[in-house]
Amino acid sequence: MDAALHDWSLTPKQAIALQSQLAKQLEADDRIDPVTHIAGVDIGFEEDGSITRAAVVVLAWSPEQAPPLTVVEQVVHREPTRMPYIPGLLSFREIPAALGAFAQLKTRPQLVMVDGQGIAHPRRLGVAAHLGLWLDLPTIGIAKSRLTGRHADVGEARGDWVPLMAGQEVIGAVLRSRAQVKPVFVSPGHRLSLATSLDWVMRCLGKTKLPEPTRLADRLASRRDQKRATASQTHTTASR
DNA sequence: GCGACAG
DNA sequence: ATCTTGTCGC
Repeated sequence: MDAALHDWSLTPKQAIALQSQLAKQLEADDRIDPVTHIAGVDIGFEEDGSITRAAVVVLAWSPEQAPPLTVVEQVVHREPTRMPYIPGLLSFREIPAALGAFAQLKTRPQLVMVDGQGIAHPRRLGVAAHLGLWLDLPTIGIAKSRLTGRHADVGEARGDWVPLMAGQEVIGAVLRSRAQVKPVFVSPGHRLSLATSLDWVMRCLGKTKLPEPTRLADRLASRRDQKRATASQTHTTASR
């Protein structure tokens, strides 16, 4: 077995305790600067998972310009994978690489959208929330599936949503971001309310199910699209 | 004790 | 997450 995959800096027990502590530091109210740039973050893997690849895309935002938004910067950062995937502890696996990518950014966004949960997490510290604390920036989690919480059925029209509940607590929303397509799970991370989080996700929605920031980060982080980009660059170069 | 379980 | 061809639809 690969020793590197077991080189944990924290035991699961320690990580869980830390999550409960960090969750107390989250701000649930809106505290966001005027938005000119929005970042999208996603993580992918190479070499059977031994390499973690973090992708960050920064888009220009203005109230006038509806999607598609303009890409102003993008970074891909690679480093050895430190932890296996354990449901509930995703942030410890993904955040180190994400921070590596952010360190290379020239632009500091006012808002960050992350592929994964915000507070819709057993201890209210999904990867989007955790990253928000590290960056001290407003973050939103947009997940493609559910980690925790219960919810009613969502309407079929774009924009329909129902609350995601943990007992009596609202921890996010199940949003029909595109008609007839499986809904996404939106939850605030740090420094944002659910209502504001939903507003921003709706505003960044293009023609697809995912908002532009995470859709583009997703593309950059995925192995297949890396090949696609490389191939088209080769074509461009060859045709000149 | 038995399932469920982001990426 | 990732391994993967074709195929249905705008």
